[in-house]
Amino acid sequence: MPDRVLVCVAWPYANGSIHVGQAAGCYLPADIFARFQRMIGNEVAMVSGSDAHGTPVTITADQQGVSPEDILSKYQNEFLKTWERLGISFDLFTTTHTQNHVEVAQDMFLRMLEKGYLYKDTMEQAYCSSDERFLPDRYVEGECPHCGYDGARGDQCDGCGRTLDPEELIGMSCRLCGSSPEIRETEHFFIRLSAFEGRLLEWMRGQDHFKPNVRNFTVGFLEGGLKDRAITRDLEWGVPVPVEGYDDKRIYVWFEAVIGYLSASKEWAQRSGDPDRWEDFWRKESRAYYFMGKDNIPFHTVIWPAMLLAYGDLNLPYDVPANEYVNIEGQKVSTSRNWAVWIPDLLDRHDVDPVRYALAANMPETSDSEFNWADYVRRNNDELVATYGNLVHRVLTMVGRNFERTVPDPGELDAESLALLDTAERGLEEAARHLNGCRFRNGLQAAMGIARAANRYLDSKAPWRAVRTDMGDAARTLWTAMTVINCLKIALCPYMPDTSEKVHGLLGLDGSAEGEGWSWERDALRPGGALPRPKPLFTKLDESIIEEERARLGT
RNA sequence: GGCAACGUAGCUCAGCGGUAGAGCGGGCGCUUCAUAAGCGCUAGGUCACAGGUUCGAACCCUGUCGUUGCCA
Repeated sequence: MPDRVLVCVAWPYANGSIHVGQAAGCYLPADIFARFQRMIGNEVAMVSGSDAHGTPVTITADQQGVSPEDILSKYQNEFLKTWERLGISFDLFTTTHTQNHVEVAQDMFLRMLEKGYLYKDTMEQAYCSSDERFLPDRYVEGECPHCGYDGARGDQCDGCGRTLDPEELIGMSCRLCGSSPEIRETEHFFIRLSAFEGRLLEWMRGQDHFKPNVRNFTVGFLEGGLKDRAITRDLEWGVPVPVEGYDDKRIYVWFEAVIGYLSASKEWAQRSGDPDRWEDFWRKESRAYYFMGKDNIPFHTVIWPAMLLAYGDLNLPYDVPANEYVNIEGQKVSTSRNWAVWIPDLLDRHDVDPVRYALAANMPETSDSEFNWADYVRRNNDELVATYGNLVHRVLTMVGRNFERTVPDPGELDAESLALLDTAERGLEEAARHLNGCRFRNGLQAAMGIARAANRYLDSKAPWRAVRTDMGDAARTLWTAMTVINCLKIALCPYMPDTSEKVHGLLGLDGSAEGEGWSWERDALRPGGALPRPKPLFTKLDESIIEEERARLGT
C-alpha cells in the first residue's frame, strides 16, 4: 500500500524571475523529494503556483504602466518555462488568479465566518484623497523616524531595515501621485488567531521530526502570543470579500495565498479527471510537506495551520522543512542591485544537471549557505566530471574496447566484487534514508560515496591490466563496476534526472531510469547485451568562466 | 533596543558531553583504462574570545566581540 505524499511549494510573487536562492531554497528540494517519493512508489501530488495578488505585483504593474494581469501572465509563462528547463516536476503549477482559487478562498472565508473565527473591527489606514483610494503600506513613502532616510516605505525602511507603520513616517506622500495622504478609519475583517494558540503549541511540541530551527522558532513565536490580524484590505486587485457591503475590499494576500495549496490540489484533481481525489491528500491518511524559505515559516507553521483548524477536517502539515538563505560570492542576494544569479539566464549558459547538483550540494538546510562560481566550477570539474562522469566513461570505454560493446560475463564473483556491491547497496539505502528525511546534502554525499568506492575498486582490480592477463577477471570487474553504476543512476536520479536517463541508456537498458523506480536489481545487466557507444556525461569547464560569471553580478 | 541562530582545517560544510571530521584544495608517492581522469599517504585547527559547571566541553551555563534573521 503506497503512502500518499502532498508536496507543497512556496508561491512565488509573479513579478520577477526565479533566482538561485529560491531554487536552492525550495523548488529544487521539493522536486528532489517528489521525484524520490514517486520512485519508491508513493502517490505524489506536487503543487504550487504564482502568487498573483501580492503587493509587489501591483507595484511592478504600476511602474511599467500595465495591468496586474499583464505582469501575472508574463511571469506565469516564464515560471512554467523555468520549471521545464530546471526539471521541477510540478503536478500542477497554477496561479491564485483562477476562478477555482477565488471559490475555494471565499468558501474558507465564509466557513470561518460562520464558525465565529472572523469578526469585523475598524483600523486606521492611509487614504489618498486625490486618488480616492486607501493606500497599501508599501504605497506610502516618507522620512524614516528612526534613521532619517528619505525613501522609507509605509511597511519598512530600506535605510535602517526597521519595520514601520505608515503613520510613523515623517511627511507621508502617496507613491502614485505624490500628494499627502491622510489617515482614515476603515472597517475590516479580523481573524481570531488568539483562539488557536494553545492547540498550535500542543501540536508543534509534538512534531519531533521537524527541523529544530523550524520548531524552536515556531514555539517561540507561539509563546510570544498570537495577535488577531486584519485579513481584508481596501484594494481592487485580489479575491473579493464574499460579504455584502465589501465590494471595494479584497481578502488580504497573506490570508488568501496560502489557501492556494488547497485550491491547487482541487484544481489538480479536477484536471486529472477525478475531482474528489484531492480529499485523499487532505482528509485521508497522507503526509503534507511544505517547502519554503525561512521568511515564510510562521505562515506555514502558525497561520495556515490555524486556518486549517478553523475550517476543520483538513490535514495539518506533516513537515515544514524550511531552508535558510543562499548568499552569492559572500554577499546577500539583492534583486534591486542585481546581486543574484537568475535561473533562466543561468540555464542559457550551463547544463541543467550540474546546476541542480551544485545547488543541491550547497543547499542552505541548516544555515545560510554560499553559492560562488569558483565552487560551481570545482563541483562540476572535480566531482561530476572527475568522480562520477569519469567513472562511467572509463568503465564503458574499457568494455567497448575489450568486449565489443557488450555486457561482459562476470562468471563467479570474487570477495572484493561482492564487497563493492554490498557497499553500493548500503550507500543506496543511506541515500534513501536521507532523502526521506529531507536531508538532501547528506543524500548526495551518500550517493557520491558509492562513486568513490567504485573508483577505489577499479584501482585495486586494475582491469586495464587484467584484459591482457586474465580476461575472466577483467569481465568480472567491469560487470561489477557497471552494476554499481546502475545503482548510482538510481541514487542520483532525484538530483540529476537527465543524467540518470543518459546512464540508463549507456548501460543498454530499455525503458527509463525514472520508470524503473528506486529498485536496484543486481542482475539487471545481462551478459552479452549490446551497448551504445560511450559518451562523456559532463563537460569540463574552463576556469575562465569564474571571472566571466562574476562580472555579470551587480549593476 | 528586545529575542534567536550562527562563529570548527586554505575553501564549502558535518559533528553538538567521552582521544578534533568529510569533500575539495596543498605536498609526496602509485597508476595510466578514462574528459591530464583515478588511488594511497601526508600536512593544516588553542573548534570566535573570556570565565564557569563536569572526572571529562567544540558540544551545557554566563559574559564579550562578530555575522545573520525575526520583532519593536
